[in-house]
Amino acid sequence: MPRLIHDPVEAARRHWLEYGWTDTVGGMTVVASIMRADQIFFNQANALLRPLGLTFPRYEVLGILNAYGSAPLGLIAETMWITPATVTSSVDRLEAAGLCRRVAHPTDARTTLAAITPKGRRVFERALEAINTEVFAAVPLSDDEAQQLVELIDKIRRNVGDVVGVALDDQAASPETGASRSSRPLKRPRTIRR
Amino acid sequence: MPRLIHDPVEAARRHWLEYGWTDTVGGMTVVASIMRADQIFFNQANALLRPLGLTFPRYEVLGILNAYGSAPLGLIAETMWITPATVTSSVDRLEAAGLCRRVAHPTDARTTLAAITPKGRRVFERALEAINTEVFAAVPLSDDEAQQLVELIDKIRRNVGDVVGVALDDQAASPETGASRSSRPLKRPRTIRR
DNA sequence: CTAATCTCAGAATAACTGATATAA
DNA sequence: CTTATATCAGTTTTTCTGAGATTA
Repeated sequence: MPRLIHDPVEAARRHWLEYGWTDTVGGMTVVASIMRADQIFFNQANALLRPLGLTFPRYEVLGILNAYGSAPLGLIAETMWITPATVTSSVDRLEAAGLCRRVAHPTDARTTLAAITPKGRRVFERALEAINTEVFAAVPLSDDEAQQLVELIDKIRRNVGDVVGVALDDQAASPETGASRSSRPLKRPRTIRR
Repeated sequence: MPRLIHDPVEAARRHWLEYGWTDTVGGMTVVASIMRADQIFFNQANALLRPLGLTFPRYEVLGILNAYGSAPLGLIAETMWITPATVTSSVDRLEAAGLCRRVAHPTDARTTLAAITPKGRRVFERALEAINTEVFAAVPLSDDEAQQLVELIDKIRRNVGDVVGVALDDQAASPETGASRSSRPLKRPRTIRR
């Protein structure tokens, strides 16, 4: 009676070795592991967010607004690698929930800013508190291990042109004045995401 | 004029340190990095899959069927951490595309097996070939680095009860006879996924 | 005039919940 | 009778494409 290996990553690794694909077994296990871990964290976060009326994508948008006070919709799209239309929709929902509002850009009438509301800050802080203690603090890695992992993933991110550790003007972004688009956009929204 | 740090992970890390959340900065950067990497791989894979008429979730199901020949729908749900209803829908689509078909379980009339078709194998092989060369082989890590990364993520997976490196009876699963449900299921489908 | 920015309409997906039929 | 399995109906959600409208 055959018994299934109840670990998709390990099962795949054996499969790869069985077929002699030694040149891609490293990459395959990396991708499979990362996707599995993503699923873990995504589910953990969503479970905490649900009672607050948030989903993870909405939490991400709110996080950007919380950090910068306000931001052009297009910038949110670039940062999150999603299309402008998707951001329009996310901001619609946040606005309907009273967590942000649209305000005019001071100098560019084409641009709309999403600005976080006091209620948005309160909700985000509760969300952050939950995720901080239940997800981030629960990652079972030492500081050294966490740093190793982040550095390894940095190689992956750099490899596709994702910006890691950019040098900034010493002037850091001033949170309350709102984020503006830098000269070098992150990356264009591309392809599908579910 | 404020300039946005165009790296969400690095921006968040500075934010955390600024607020003195040194106890969660490691976990936060780990989670953010993993999610970013997931997005990279997911998008790369989907772009390759699209011309073949597949999406990544469908590719995953097909991969299970390719490995085991056939599998009970419930097992697919457990393996992928999704609900049975979602698998029903995925298998519907694969079946409509002629990539798998439903067959009766030999001994348990409650159970339905999804079995890969010859066309399913051909399509999967093309998909795998593309992903192998364009995604897995392109992961810019040495074998050692890949192993380090996988081991770090294993700690995360073990921590939530995901099964890693289970010891098996020496009898490996025999692919063509179909996968059967082992005594210890992986993990129940939980919460939301996008 | 062209390029940039956002919104809208329309569509595909994947995922969930809860109820139901069937069989072990 | 209870449990397990799959399906169905209905909903939510995110995301995309491509087509405007408006302004720089």
